[in-house]
Amino acid sequence: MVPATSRSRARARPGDGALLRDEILRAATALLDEAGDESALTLRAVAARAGVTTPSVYLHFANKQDLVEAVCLAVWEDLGRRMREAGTGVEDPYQSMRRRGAAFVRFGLEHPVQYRLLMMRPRSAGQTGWTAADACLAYVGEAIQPCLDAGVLVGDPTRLTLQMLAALHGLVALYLAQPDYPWPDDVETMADEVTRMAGLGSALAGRLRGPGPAPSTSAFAAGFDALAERLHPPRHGAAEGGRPSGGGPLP
Amino acid sequence: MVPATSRSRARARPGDGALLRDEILRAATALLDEAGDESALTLRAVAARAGVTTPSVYLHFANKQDLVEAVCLAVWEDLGRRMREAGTGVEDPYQSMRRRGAAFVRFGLEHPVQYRLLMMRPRSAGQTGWTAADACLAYVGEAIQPCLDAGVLVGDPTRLTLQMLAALHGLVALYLAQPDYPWPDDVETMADEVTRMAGLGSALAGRLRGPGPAPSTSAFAAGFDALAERLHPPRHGAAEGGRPSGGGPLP
DNA sequence: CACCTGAGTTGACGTTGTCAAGTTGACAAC
DNA sequence: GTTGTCAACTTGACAACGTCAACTCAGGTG
Repeated sequence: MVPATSRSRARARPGDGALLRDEILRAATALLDEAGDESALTLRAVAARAGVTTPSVYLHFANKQDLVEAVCLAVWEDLGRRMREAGTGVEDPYQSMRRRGAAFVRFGLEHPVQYRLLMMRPRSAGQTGWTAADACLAYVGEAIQPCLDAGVLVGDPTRLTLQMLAALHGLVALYLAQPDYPWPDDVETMADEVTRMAGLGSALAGRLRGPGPAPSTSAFAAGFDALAERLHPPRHGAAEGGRPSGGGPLP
Repeated sequence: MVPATSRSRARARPGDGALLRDEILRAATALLDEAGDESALTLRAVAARAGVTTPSVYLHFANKQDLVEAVCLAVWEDLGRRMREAGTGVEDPYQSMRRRGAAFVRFGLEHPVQYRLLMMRPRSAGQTGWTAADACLAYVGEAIQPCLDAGVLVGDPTRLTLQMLAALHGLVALYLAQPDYPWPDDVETMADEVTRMAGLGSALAGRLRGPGPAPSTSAFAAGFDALAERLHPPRHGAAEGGRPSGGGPLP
């Protein structure tokens, strides 16, 4: 009986062994897309789809983890392309950042399986080098840096990038893991709000710092609390002293 | 040869069959804690540790997923207790919320395996009823509601709760999944900043709305952009018209 | 032609979740 | 004290998974 999933494949000519690598990658990607479930990504299923026996995968990938990583890398390259496209042609770096953020979230929601594999997988011990997740951090950083250069955002680039990525990732990850939560209809609008929220955070820190007591914990936090007090002074007589509702480190 | 992991266990008396359920749960929890790796949570390992053969687990749990869910539920109850403890004794609901947020993040960082199982696991199809993740949403809501009652926060409770949880979860999830990112030393300080950022967001929306053009997309977003324009008006002559750096829906 | 080397296969091992069928042991009734 | 009976567990097995050592097979080279 011929294998049900695919016809057998002609052997490659010597020197063209790497052709199989591409076919395996395509088979794995298609399998993920169609099943919509990462548990369908089996070495046996991938090999059968590529028209090849299971151990042949090991000719091009050290193990399953390695194959998954390769699939993810390709997906992230797709994301990187989309984020760059979303940002190009927009002069204002703030607007460009908003669009990149929106592209990020949209991508995550449209490719839930790949996103989960990329960002929610336990990192294997001893894994080093350039990973897909590193690329992701870079994509966000590329959106942040022009804002810093133009003075639209102020703050530490690394910290700001991490905070922005955490905010975006939190929304996507929570939505994917808990779709039964009472989400609003317009999750993408919510994503835009999150992007602006994270970006505005640094602006507050930069503008509101000014002269005064040295920011004890972080200028970022101090800026928030200064604005928070200005916006909503405590109305209910709190039992504590002068700055009951303000900031400062948590005791 | 006696099983290496545990001595065999005396059979329970009729009517006390549920005792084994507790022992299995304890064994699974201990296994997770000690190994620090969810791949160590095997039905065989759990059963051996409980001094029982593998299929006995199926007397009290429908399948492995069910067992994992039960373990998680216990862990979340622990988290709920901690969050409530962190919030009690603090009069100011804003400060109470900050402490709850800090407790949430600290818990996630201290129990990475359990957190991953709880919040980063693909939800099984057809899973319904009260899950651990639902409890988690409720814990955050319990911190938000007093702020709304006191007028410290303004906005839709559900949307605000989701946004707060997404911000907190984003930080924890990103840290756990990508520990090699250039994180600052004080992740917990960063968590506090995130909590205030998410909380402040709603305050901005509520205070800055006021009279003016009807908020087209969402009052939440409009508030941000009003403040954003006030704080950093566009300096570089953007090619567009009147409100180049402001908000509005993304075209 | 013979030979070698790269490309892919065969067959197997250990481990996992899961299930049907069997066994054991404590209590109730006689 | 013997006998049922039923809950509490065990035995033995299955299919599927990742992985590996050993084997086969075809294409190009001498």
